[in-house]
Amino acid sequence: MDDQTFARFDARARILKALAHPTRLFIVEELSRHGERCVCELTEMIGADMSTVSRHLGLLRSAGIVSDRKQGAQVHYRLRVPCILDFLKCVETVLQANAQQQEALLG
Amino acid sequence: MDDQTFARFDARARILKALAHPTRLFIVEELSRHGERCVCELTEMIGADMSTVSRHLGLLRSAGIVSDRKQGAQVHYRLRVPCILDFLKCVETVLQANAQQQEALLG
DNA sequence: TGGTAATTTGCCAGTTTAGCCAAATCGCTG
DNA sequence: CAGCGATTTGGCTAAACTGGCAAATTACCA
Repeated sequence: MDDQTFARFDARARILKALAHPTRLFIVEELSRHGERCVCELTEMIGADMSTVSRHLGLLRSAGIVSDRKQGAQVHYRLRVPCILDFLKCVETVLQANAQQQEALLG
Repeated sequence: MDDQTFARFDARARILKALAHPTRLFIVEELSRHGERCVCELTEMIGADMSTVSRHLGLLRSAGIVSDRKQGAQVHYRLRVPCILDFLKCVETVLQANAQQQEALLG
């Protein structure tokens, strides 16, 4: 694999890596449902330290998945790319396929 | 976030984590194009140690993304879930959005 | 049965990630 | 400007991920 090809796949991998965490997936789903949330709301829902949630949000932002809007002392985040959801439907499909295989194996 | 909710998102995160690596994305794309490949072919294309490629394939398999078929001493892998590709189209969309924003910032 | 090619697994060292606390910022308001 | 709430960042430790080498396994063939 030459450098250019690697760069192509590495860029994609970085996006996926940004999504590959339960807390960040929760954030993505919540933003897709509610449209916009501030850090404090998400922190409340997630139940982790606010600094941790802020870091997750920063990671999603630097991957280009969410954008932020400051409103006074608060920062509101929203999804930047709507197709993320189709995206997650496919993950769902994989999960279902896995479950079916499990059933088949168990008999 | 209660335990059950966490489990839901964690299962999805595990799928995404399995895809979140340049070599594994390369494998997924190659399998989507060619249908089936053995470890030695993929190793040749990727240019890493065969043990490394084998590990990546094992990871994709245990996530339910690929399945394998033994044929003599060779093991052939194939995609198990076709929608993975739509999936990656969305990643592409994110990348394009990022690129456009970059241009806007520079311009 | 011995030899060879294809694949997987054990092991190790280097790198990255996650999460918490504490400290620093930022934006208001008195 | 001091104080307060919201958010981010620095620092640290524990855990997870990577990749290569060597050893073990597996399938086939002479």
